[in-house]
This record gives sequence, structure tokens and C-alpha cells, in this order.
Amino acid sequence: MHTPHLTAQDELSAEATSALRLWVILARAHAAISAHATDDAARHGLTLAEFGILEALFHRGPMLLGEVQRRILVSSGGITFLVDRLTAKGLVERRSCPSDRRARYAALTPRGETLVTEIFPTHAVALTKAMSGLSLEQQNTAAELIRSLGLHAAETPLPADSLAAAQSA
Amino acid sequence: MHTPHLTAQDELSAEATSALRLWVILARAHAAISAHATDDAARHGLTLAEFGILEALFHRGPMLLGEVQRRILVSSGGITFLVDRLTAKGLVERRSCPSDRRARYAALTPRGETLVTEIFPTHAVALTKAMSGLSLEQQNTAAELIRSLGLHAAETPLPADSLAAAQSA
DNA sequence: TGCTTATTTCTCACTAGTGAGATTTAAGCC
DNA sequence: GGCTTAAATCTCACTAGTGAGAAATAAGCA
Repeated sequence: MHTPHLTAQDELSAEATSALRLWVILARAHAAISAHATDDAARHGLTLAEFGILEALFHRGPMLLGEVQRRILVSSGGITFLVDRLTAKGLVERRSCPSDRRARYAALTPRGETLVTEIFPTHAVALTKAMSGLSLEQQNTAAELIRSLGLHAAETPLPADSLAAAQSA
Repeated sequence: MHTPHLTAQDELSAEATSALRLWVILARAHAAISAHATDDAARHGLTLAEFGILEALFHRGPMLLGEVQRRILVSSGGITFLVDRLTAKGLVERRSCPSDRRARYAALTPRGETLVTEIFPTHAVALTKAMSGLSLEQQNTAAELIRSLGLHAAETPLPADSLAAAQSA
């Protein structure tokens, strides 16, 4: 009553098989590493997104909201919301931009700066442990490959977008 | 009034620098690839999680909810919710397990099976394109490295958990 | 048998965001 | 100057989940 399922992979090209396999592996690895980073951020009452903002502001100084948004990969509504929340926590403040009155900077408050200096080393250790499945050399090889992969995917337009673009042309 | 920010990386070990760098690259690549997969699933009215369930059931046949949960990496509440939603869409059904009355199977309905056969090839193409920044050989190297990375991270206990475990001991 | 602990799913209150569109300002062009 | 288009942020209704704990069953053991 139940025919054995074709794996469907049987009929796929080698390219597709490899791509699907890599996608699963990438997603799992990301989830596993992300769990470590999330866990470490949570112990200081922060989301990963919040932590990313603090870290970015710490390393680069005040940034426009849009810059932060692109850097930590959230939506436009998301960055407003997150900066609001960090402001409520007293870690970040908004500053107006003299040369463009639409734009606003996000900047660490002294308290925010103190917090980052306190928790950043721990965070680095947590990630170092999480990544220690690979040697430094392997990490370097992996980083280069994954970077190429990501850059290409980021540059490749999404089908839905190119569809919309084609219709508006 | 504004001292140049130490990058803080300056004071970190080579291991930490490498780990942080790899984390950023991994997160970005995952986001970029994920956008392609999400976009493709969305064109059929499905979330990535829903798509993952359908795909798993298609390739492996009926599975216990818990198995599916571990496979697509959602919470226990999440799998119940997702299977509910797929059931409401008429794509999946629950079946009771004769040998364990707590457990339930999720299984594709005929309509679900039809849908997967229709959309799976497109999905494979979308991912193949998204991954085409690397040659097949590079994909293979990357897959092995990322798999080691992920397995190690998944096996390494989260500090919060090991803290809890130490307290209960 | 009765007790204890594990496992499996489900419930439900909650949260971290998303995304479409509104608002304000900027910039280029006639 | 006035017009059009684009960029930067914000608003708000909404969604896809999470996670702690409940309920039901299973499994091992004294």
C-alpha cells in the first residue's frame, strides 16, 4: 500500500544534489553556532540583533541607522524598533545628522560602551569555542569559500524581484 | 572629544579573531542563501519551515512529529503549530502511532505529495543558482568543513546549559 | 503492583521581529 | 522656483515562531 519513496534526488543533476546538500549543512551549522552566540548574548539580557548593534557601534563609532541596518541584516522597521529598545535600556542614543535632516545616528552611551567592553571578551571566547571544530587553517579556508558563496548569492537577484523588475520594464 | 575606537580585535588572540570573522561570514552567507530559499517557498505560499516539513515527509515518508522537529530545527510548540497549519492547508495529516499512544505521525496527503512533486524541481534549481558561486569541487570542500564546524558546535554544550547542569549536580 | 523518571505532544501567553506604506527631507532637472 | 524622484526613518498591524509548563503515556525498577 506504500510504495517506497523515490528520493527524488535520484533524478537530480549533480549540481542540484550538491547545492541541496550544502544548503542543509550550512543551515545546520549556522543554527548550531547561532545557538552559542544567542546564548551568550542572552546571559546579558540581549538579543543577537541587539548585541550586533552594540558591537558595530563599538567598533565603528556612531553610524547612521541605515548603515547599521544593512550591517546587521534587519528590516527598516526592525532597526527603528531595536534602537528604540536599546535606547530604553540606556545603552544607545540617537543623534541628529547635521548634513542630512532625514538621517539619524545611533551612538553608544557611556553605559553602552562600558557594557560592550565588559561582555565582548566573553563573547569572543564563546565563539572561539563554538568554532574550535576547525583548525585555524581550516577556518581560513572555510571563510574564503563561504564568503564567495555568500557574495555570489547576495549579488544574484531573487527570482521574485527580477520578475517584478521585468514587469515594470 | 572623540578618541579613535580601538577595534578591540587588536587585543584578541588569533583564534578569537578568526572565529569572529568566520561567524560574520557564515551569518551573511546563510542570510543570502536563505533569502533565495525563502523567496522560492513564498512563491508557493509556504514558509521555509513548512517547505522543510513537506520535503522531509516526501523523502522519508511519514515521520513522528519529534523526528520532524529535530530535522527542521524548530521548537516543540513550533512543530505542533506548523503541522496544524499544513493540515489546515490540506497538505499534511496526522496519524496515530499504534505502538506508542503519545506519539503521532505526520504524513503527506495526496495533495501535499502532488504539491511537492511540482515545486521541488524549481526549488532545486533556485538553490543551485544560489550556490553557483562555488564550483562543485569547492562546494564539496566547503560542505565537509562546514559540517565539521556544525557538528562540533552542536556537540559543545551551551555555557548556560552546562551551568544549569553543574548546579543540579 | 506502585513509584519514579522519560518521552511525546499540545497549550497558550508572549516576543522578536517583518513589511507595506506614511512622512520628511534631499537632490536633480526644467 | 516648482516638479519629480529618491533616500532615510518611522508607524503599525501583523506573523512566524518560542518556551515554559501541562497532560498523557511509556519504561524501568524496587
